[in-house]
Amino acid sequence: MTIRVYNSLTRQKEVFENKGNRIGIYVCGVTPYSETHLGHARPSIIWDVIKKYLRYRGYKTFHVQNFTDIDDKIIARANAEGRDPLEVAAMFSHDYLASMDALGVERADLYPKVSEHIGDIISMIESLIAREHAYVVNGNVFFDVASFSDYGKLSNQKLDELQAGTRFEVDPDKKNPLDFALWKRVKPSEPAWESPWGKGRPGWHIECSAMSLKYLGNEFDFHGGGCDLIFPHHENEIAQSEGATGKPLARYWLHNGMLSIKQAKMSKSLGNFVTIKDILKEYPSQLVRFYILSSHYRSEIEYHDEKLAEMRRGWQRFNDCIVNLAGLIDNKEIVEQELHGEEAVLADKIQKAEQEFIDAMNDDFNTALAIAVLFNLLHQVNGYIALGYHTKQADYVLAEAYRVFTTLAGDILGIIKSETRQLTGLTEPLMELILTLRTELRNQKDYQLADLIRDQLASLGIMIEDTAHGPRWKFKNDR
RNA sequence: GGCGGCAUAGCCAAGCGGUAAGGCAGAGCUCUGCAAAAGCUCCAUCCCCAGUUCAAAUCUGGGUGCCGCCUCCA
Repeated sequence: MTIRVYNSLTRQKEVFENKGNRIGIYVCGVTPYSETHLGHARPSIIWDVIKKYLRYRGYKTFHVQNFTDIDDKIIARANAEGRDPLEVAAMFSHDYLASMDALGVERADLYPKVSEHIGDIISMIESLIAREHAYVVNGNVFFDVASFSDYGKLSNQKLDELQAGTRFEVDPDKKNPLDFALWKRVKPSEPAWESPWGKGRPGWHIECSAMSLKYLGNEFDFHGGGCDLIFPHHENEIAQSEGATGKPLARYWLHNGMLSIKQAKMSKSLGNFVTIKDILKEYPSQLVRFYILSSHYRSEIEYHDEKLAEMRRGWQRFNDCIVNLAGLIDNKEIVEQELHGEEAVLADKIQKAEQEFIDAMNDDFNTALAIAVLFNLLHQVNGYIALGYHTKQADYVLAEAYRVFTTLAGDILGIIKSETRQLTGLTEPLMELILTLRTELRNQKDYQLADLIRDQLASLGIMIEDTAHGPRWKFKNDR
């Protein structure tokens, strides 16, 4: 079964074929000028899952994600606060990485920064000038869009149609209003570097072209980012890279949909964004991932304050099931068994679910469908657990269920709490003792005392469930 | 004005020509001293109109309504 992805460049799903021994991925990272918000989390979580899935399928990945640490907004903020732009950028870059760590997002292999690649940028601009795709005017260097016949191929725009409707001030030095800056002449109170065209700084788009070429070469596999970047950012990247090298930039362009904040219940005072830090104060990171992955990566999603609370119950059922499975197979020697009857049926369901999960992910990384598959398996497993079997066959098939859940929902999607049952030495034996005593009380029909114990434990955050096959306990689903 | 996307049950959300996945909420039942958990069952013909087809939520045309991009944004 092959992997198919929707390629923005061709506007259709294509079979993914990787050349070379690893999959090269470039995802447009953030411009670190403010705190990391939920919108940033979407592509990060999506690519985290894509990478983990690809590796589960046996591929090797190499992921590069930039920090655009030289930019108008950073400079504006730095000047307003009387600080150094690079220091501001460094601070919010750290905020970004810390937020992503907290969301369980695996780090990229490289996080190149613009400020550390001025030389690479200058040489790319030089080759663009040499190939007559760029021109110098008064210390500025502009890309000449008319010189690149494919301009507009990603965003499906035509040059002459793009010219209408421009509302911004056009630099009179440009040959064409759509020409964009590769190098900006130095201005007062802005950082600047030496270049063949005088002091200045790079334009917005060139860094991605220069850094992706340096670390991934031509025609790497995946280029990702938010769909708001299609034009002009990615369109310009294509023009620069392909103009400079004469070779395709990337083979598959994947763009995620936007996450918008519903205005109804505005959070905090400023702006309509929710920071990761604030969200994680109230909700576990795995629930945030569950939310993001519950819809397809290309669709738009709307967030509001109650969203995660609404999704919490369904999500919690996975964790409960994992805890129960772990409890059932804990301290048991698991030996592979020849399965018959109900165990064979369940084992078959588990195997099929894993295949369906793969099919879903192979189809343009359909995590929403993949999660539905896991819910179906959840029913099967819970139904079997309720039977209360404790044979070697049961142990084996439950261990299989545990393995598949923790691999698919845990390792790949990252939607399961890993610290489900953080036990300190005495907790387990004490709980055993309490449950035994309480069972004895119930046998003597002393329900008042038994209920008192249950209520008291509940107030301590421990839930007791009396199943048909004896009591079990778990920590309350607070965090 | 140009480009792109979306409209599926109370809410969220898959589906991409073969007769509507999944989750939340809701109803009923089973288990149970009670509670919780779990299981089972029930709950939509897919914005409107007109076409194509043996067959359309899925394709085509026309509406209507949202959203994104065209200026910084993941």
